[in-house]
Amino acid sequence: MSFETHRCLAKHTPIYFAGDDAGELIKVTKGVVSVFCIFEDGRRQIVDFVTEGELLHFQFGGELDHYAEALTDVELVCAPVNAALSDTAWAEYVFEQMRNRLDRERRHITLLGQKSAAERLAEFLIIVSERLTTPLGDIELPMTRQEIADYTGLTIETVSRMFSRWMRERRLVVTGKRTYRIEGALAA
Amino acid sequence: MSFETHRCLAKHTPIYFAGDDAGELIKVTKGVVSVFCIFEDGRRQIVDFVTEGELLHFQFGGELDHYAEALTDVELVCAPVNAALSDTAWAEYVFEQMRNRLDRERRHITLLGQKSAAERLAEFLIIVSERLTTPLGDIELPMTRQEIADYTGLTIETVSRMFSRWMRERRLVVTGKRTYRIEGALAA
DNA sequence: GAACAGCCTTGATCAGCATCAAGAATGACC
DNA sequence: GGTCATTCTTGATGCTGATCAAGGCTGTTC
Repeated sequence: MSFETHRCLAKHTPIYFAGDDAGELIKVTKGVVSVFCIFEDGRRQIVDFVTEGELLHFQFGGELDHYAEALTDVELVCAPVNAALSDTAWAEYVFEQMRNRLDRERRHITLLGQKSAAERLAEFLIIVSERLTTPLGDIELPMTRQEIADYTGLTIETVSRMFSRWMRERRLVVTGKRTYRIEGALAA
Repeated sequence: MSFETHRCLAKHTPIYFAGDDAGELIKVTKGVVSVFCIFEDGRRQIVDFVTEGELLHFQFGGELDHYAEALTDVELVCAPVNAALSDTAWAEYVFEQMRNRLDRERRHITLLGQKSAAERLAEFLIIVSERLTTPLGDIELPMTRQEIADYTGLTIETVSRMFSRWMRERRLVVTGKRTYRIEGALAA
């Protein structure tokens, strides 16, 4: 599309801040981005890990009210809101992405509202495994323990303890630098 | 619109179940509806309280994956998905409603992920007060303590205790059968 | 390969909320 | 107005996960 622009960013680079102009839609074509909110007191809630083919936000004007940051090296395609929504293919894509995000957010809500630490992390791994797998079928976790904690509403220590336990019990196996495989039921 | 149908339901009536056909969009024109998920073990997570002018769900085909139930007497307008999305006014309305829901769900995620019981309930009251106020400006709470608990991820006892405390401290005042007024800062 | 920074792990203790339990208030129905 | 079911409140106790603290691992830089 003529109105699209491309950007490449190195890992850990901020993509936008709350308060930035929401004039363009941003699609991730490579890598993983974390989308999050920050409170006055420094607490952070990661709302989504956005992967290839997905849009970062759905604000079509005004100011952005949250943050996005590259977790890995990323490639992005940006499109001005008006041009994108006037283009049939883009508009349909945006629509579909909104539906997907609604579903993921709902799932995230149930994860946070009703589940124990073990259940949250098991569900987190399942959610990630549906979107971030190696060709061999292993789960990729490009995020740090802190980021997992900020997604699941737990602390870094609890995340670490749970992973350690599952690895000790051979329910979760490390298969590479940042890849894992689930070998048994995690829920317990 | 010719393709719209109207329904009136008494309070506590189920509107749809998970597994039902997602063939029509449903708009609330009067009353309040709770939208929720249920787990195998009976735990329930209320995802949203849907009020006048809002859509219940955004599934445009297949089977619904959650539940909806009238909290109060309600009036609904239903429209077949295809007819609605072909109609410009409806399509724009659906789009706008999806954006609103995305924002509310994100807010709900931060409420559940990062906050203490007091903070959750304070935030819950603020969210509700933005959409359910009497002409006098009081907050309407048509939902039970259990429903508030299932929305905030707390137990009914914790909700009750927090409300009692705020009422004892005159931060929250009962102004009617199901109406309240916030008199001071709740967060503490 | 030594030094350093960032990330992760593990243990000990603590606090907030859940759970368990009992009774009070509210409202519906005859 | 009395009875019953439902909802709400309040207290006592316990558990899960947070907090505090210390040390280990990994990777980078010179």
